[in-house]
Amino acid sequence: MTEKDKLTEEKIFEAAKTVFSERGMDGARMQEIADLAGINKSLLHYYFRTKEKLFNAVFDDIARMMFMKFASIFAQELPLEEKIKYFFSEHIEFMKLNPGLPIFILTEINRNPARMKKLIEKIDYNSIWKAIWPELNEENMKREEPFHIKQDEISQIVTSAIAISVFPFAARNLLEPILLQTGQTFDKYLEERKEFASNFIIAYLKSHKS
Amino acid sequence: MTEKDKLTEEKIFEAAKTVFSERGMDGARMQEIADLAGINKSLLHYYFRTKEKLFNAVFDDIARMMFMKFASIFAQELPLEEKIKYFFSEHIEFMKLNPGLPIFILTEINRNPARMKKLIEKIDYNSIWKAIWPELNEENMKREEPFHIKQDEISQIVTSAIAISVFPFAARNLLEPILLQTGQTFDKYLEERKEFASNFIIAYLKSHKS
DNA sequence: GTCTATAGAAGGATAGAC
DNA sequence: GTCTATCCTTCTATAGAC
Repeated sequence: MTEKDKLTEEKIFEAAKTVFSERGMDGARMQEIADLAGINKSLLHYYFRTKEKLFNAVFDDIARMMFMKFASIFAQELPLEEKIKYFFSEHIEFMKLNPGLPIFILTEINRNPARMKKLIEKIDYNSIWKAIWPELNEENMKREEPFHIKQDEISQIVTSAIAISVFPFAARNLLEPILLQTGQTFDKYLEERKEFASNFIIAYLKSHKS
Repeated sequence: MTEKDKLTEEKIFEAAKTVFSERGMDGARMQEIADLAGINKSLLHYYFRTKEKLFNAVFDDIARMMFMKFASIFAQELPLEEKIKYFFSEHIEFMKLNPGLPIFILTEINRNPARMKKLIEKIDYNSIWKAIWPELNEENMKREEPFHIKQDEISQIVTSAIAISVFPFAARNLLEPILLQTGQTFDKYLEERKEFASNFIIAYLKSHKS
């Protein structure tokens, strides 16, 4: 009973995640979610009341998953260069498993900025920021040739790293046909990107050595 | 008469660009477009027949504007390092004037990949590719310390440059509140980004000198 | 070419039986 | 908890007067 409830609710939720992330809030249809879940449309309302409430539940879950992925990567205790390699390898692999995720998050944040405020307040972004900064500040000073990074640059570097990692997935349908015309595949491009992106960031950090 | 027609059609088209790029195909309402254009809703159908045809006209126009911007930047005859600086300065400035453009393009390409195929075929992407490659190949060899870039890396570098430039706008509503909490403004971040991004790319190219 | 009025379809939501 | 039937609103699209 409670077992069965949980099962139905779960099926609805999974179906909703699929449909919403493919079509977005506006493009999604309750009927399609019901069909995919293999249940009646009115059950959606029984469990989640309205389309918007269902969407919010889905959005929060997906956003939390994404932020947790970032947090778990940054939390790894590794030397900076290792961590950078680990970041791109893990993050690109993660998005290969969830390729629709970046554009979904970006689109919906854009359509409804208010949605973000709740989330930003909940997330301990400071722990992410600090997970990077101390390493540049402390570990760094023990190096033979320490990196010289101004604090303002941290946000530039971090957003660039995320951009490099996320953009290919957000722009996949633009990028893939162009790559094909030059004889490359998207998969090969992604594999090469793990190493390229790491070298890219590290090259910049090293260019700051005094 | 023809003058007046042109005016009405133009007003509709401008209004449609605004509404579609804010709300996307699915979220846009014909009524809102009509209101913004200051005309009757049925006139939309008189001039453009269906919502989809109107949307396609808008999408093609916006996409063409974007590609032309890229093309005009790459077409500049400048030494590579100057061109890189010029690219980020011009492109970021362009997007400051059209901040909703990146997420609009990315979202709609994602929702309807087929839309892209027509466009890709029309665009002479080869001229863009070649506008970069020869410079690394020819101009480059005259340098005292030429860059050593494999051809496969070109796509990695170019997509990274675009990612670095575009991502802040696509993720603005996520980025801005976080920046504010660390005492930075989005505008200041963007201004700094022009120089940062250039240095970033150049540092990588220089790291390849033998 | 522009408007009013309305058709026609789709989609979210609810009532009520089981 | 799950289904059928249906309400009601919204939206695209068209008919027809001016």
